Amino acid sequence: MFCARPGQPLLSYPSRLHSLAPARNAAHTCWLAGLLGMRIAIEYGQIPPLSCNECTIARHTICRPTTEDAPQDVCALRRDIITVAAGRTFLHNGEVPKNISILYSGWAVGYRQLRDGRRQIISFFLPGDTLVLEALCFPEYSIPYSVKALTEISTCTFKVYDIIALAHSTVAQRRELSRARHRYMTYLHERLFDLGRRSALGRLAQLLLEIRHRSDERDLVAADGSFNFPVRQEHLADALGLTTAYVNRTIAQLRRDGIISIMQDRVTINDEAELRRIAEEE
Amino acid sequence: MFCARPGQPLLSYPSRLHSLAPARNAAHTCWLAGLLGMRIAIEYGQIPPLSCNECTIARHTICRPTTEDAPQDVCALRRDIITVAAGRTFLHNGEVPKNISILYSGWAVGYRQLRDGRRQIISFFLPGDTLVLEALCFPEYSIPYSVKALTEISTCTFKVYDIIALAHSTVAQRRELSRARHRYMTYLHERLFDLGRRSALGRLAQLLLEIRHRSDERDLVAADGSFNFPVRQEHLADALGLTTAYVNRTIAQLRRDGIISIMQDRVTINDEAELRRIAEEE
DNA sequence: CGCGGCATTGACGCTACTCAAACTAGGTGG
DNA sequence: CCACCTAGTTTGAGTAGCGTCAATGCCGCG
Repeated sequence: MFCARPGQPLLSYPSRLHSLAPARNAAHTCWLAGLLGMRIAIEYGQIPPLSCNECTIARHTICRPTTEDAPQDVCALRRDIITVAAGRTFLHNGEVPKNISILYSGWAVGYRQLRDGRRQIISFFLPGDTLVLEALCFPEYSIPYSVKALTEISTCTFKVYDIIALAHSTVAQRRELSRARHRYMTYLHERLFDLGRRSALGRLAQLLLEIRHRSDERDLVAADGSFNFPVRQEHLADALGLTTAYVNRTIAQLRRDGIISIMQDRVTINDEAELRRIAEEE
Repeated sequence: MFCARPGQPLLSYPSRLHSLAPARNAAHTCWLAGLLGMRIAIEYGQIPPLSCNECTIARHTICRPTTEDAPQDVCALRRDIITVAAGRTFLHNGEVPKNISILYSGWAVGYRQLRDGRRQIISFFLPGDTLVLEALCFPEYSIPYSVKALTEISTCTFKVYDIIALAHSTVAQRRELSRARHRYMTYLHERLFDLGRRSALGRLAQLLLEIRHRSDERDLVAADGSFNFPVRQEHLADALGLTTAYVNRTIAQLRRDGIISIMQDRVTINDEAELRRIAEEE
């Protein structure tokens, strides 16, 4: 489905970027960020640089060791740069993907959905994340969730077996892969606990702390402590096992108590200690 | 913690079985089963045979390919046979285990727990399961949950790196490992959906169907369709994210409608179609 | 100006929790 | 054989947390 060109590796930009839908507004980024003069590492719609050398997110990806030692080896394997319009589901539960992408800009979500409409979001994907780690670990099996672009996204795309080879090419790479796998595994166990044993407030606090932590790792937290959060309350509900109405009330509570502020796709944690307490105790 | 003998592989039974606590009643098995003359493949407290050749559960373990082609290779690696008394937690969240066990008889659970007592059961372990698959996949990391024996259990125990080597020794073994890992991954995703988006009734139905399926695979379902289920309502509650009182009422409902019967650690699914409908729709 | 996508709010109801008491079956000791 | 104990199940009454449904508001956009 990623219309990857079967020919040579991508050594120069394709004449026309592969795109799953025309971007209505390629510069759609956080106006507030611009207004406040904040430095946002990577804006939506921004496409990755030609060389992995210049990629600011490279060291937060599964390819980190190679991009440090021999970035050209990663570039040589890249088959495509793909942009996907916000809202589009571009990987479907049950498919066996032939390509694996590394998210460069924008956010995505992994989710499972039933015919009757019930939906559970498994995970949010931020720049640097691998889509889909499962495909890298189990290339012969179909993926266990669908993936939808939350904002416009752009990705570097590889053939599954190319990136598997890369991920196993050196000791450092194997360790990196193991780290990513283990991290995701731990994440799943924690989510399980959240959904089973925490209240709405606790789950929300847990999620916000996790997202801020992951943003922080990737230098995506602005100097004022705020971070990009292009997530509708509907998505929060589907991630936390709640309804939008109740998510709204829960957010309202955290906001009323001055613990967080949310405006225009940006979140700031004002009282981290208290948020952590809530995440632990509720 | 598994007091494995560092010396030679276990070619004969140790003079005294390593035991984490004396079994009060080594023959504690389902009296009802005996009464009804049912064949139970493996009873609690039964210890594995000396040779993997004669092991009835071997072909449902991670070692299947090797036990088919060269069972002596598995035996040669076994360092210990261990029994653990019911109720004992013998692997602790955060430890880096040096040994990996394959459950031969009895049931165990993997769980996470908070200081305040909240507990979430991640998974039930049946005969043939690996304790702990995470340790096999990520030997350098600590395990993400604790493991407690639900009944008296007995296990075949290996050194982590021995069984890792075994699990990667042949193409068939690598495939088997991949299958087990993928299966567990899929399981986690499904549990996540259950806890986030299904009602108490739906979750319970889902769990019962899953357990029966796994029991069936291992020939643990009796001729009359019943299967062993040594799980207290408290464990069900911790697995399903509910309270014991509500689990009780939910069971009562399924029972009242004639969909399942539970007596003395045995469950029978009387109306599978209806149970599946509930599992799907609720 | 009207429209579409979200966020917010209110009224109301159900699902599941809390706490506590009663009950059951086995196991134990006299 | 009975009295008692323990672990687990069952039940009731009251309640809180979260869901449902529907209306309203807000804002950017065409």
